[in-house]
Amino acid sequence: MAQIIKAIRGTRDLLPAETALWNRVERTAREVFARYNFGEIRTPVLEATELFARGVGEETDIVSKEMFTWEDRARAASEKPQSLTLRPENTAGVVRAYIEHKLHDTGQLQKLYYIGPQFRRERPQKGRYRQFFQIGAEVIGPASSGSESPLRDAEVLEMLAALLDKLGIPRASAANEYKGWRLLLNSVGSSTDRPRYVAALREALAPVKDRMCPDNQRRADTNPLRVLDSKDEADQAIIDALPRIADYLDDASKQHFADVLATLDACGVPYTVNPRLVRGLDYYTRTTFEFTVDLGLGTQNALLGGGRYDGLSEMLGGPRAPGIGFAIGEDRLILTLLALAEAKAADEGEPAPAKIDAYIAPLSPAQNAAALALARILRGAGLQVEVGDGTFRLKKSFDAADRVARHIVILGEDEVTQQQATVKAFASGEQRKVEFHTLASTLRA
RNA sequence: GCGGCUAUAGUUCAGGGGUUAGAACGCGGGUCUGUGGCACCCGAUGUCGAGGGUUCAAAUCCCUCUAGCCGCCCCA
Repeated sequence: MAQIIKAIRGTRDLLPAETALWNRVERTAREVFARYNFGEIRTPVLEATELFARGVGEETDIVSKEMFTWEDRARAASEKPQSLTLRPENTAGVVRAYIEHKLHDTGQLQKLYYIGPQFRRERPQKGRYRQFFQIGAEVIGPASSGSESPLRDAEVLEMLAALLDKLGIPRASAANEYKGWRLLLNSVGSSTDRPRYVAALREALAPVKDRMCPDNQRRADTNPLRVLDSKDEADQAIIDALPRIADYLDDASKQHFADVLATLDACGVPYTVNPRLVRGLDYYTRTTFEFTVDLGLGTQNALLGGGRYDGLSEMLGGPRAPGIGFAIGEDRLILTLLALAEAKAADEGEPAPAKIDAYIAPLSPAQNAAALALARILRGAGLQVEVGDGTFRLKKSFDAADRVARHIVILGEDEVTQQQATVKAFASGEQRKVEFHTLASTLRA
């Protein structure tokens, strides 16, 4: 026998039992985003490698070692091959599209959302896949459209809180032993604040880094900001004594952050300011945030992340266009919802699976044609209908029907000639004959 | 990319050198010819993740690979 072919490492198939939940999550996200006046954007899965090198940052882990990149052959001898990359995130692509389609010329604020697969070549783990799905949104536009306003930051965060609430994920609180979602917020400063802070951090780390763990020694050189969210217990005392970003923000950034917090307070969105929160992508400025959840994710507890990127458009050759956005790890969101459902099932028992309206059981192959014709009419009326096969014994049809449907519609020789179906409702056990032309309304009940 | 654990039926798992690999649930059939769910009786489950090695003999021991999970790294 030939060797079977399997899904490649870090990718997976989602079967109908799972896609039902994925569709519910996506439908809910679309509904919530629409209320906030976001429109959907779909950008290519494939982009020029250059986009991510410039947008996300050459030195980041994502770009330096986690991208699926290859040389696409040149079409002509005179042409150079082009380096292509499977997108590792979607913000760079959205901003590229914003520039390419001159959306800035509308002068309007653009509110865009996307849902789609992203690709990173990491070692797979629970909640971490090589093809994973993100639900994200971006608010971007010329400064004159209000894109820089702290109101936008707060609106995006409030929208996320609304989405998680609507999906039924509880807020972390004393009442539920802090199981639930939690918003962590920080400001990493403007494009001038940050370099000043990083310089100060390097200076403070220089005399103490030898006493830190090897990982932190490496970070101290390559990416000092990452030292801040180190989990190494022994290094915490040193980290606590390091300079804080808040002390390096200029007045405008300080005021901006204070306004974001005040607006969140006014909207009743709970948050925790975490001065150590840093993000792994270079384009972030000012407000950065992360929603964590301690349900079903294990060590990958970041459910979503995002922040402001006031300089990204210019880095990609576009006009000045401040923006803010986020990306939800859809796979992680699903894991969280599954963990919640499991906890609920343990408390209240398994919920009954959703059933379709009817299962049509022809008694012999002679009724097969009539069965499918009847199904066509019922389906046309909007009912969910499955059709059995006349080779089944009635007993088997009952078994098959009870699994998927609320009613069994029995179709024998008599039923076809009389144009009446025998209908039995599984819940009540009640059985009667129903004229074909009133069948749809009977089954709907 | 680093370290650890794991891989047996559709599923959850037993079996840890000795004929033909097991249980439960699930699945197919029958008792029961147009009335299921219960009960009883049959039955099929399978390259024991893949490849190689040790051995008279390997699901079992060893090596390599692959995949999953846990921790790190990183991030969503």
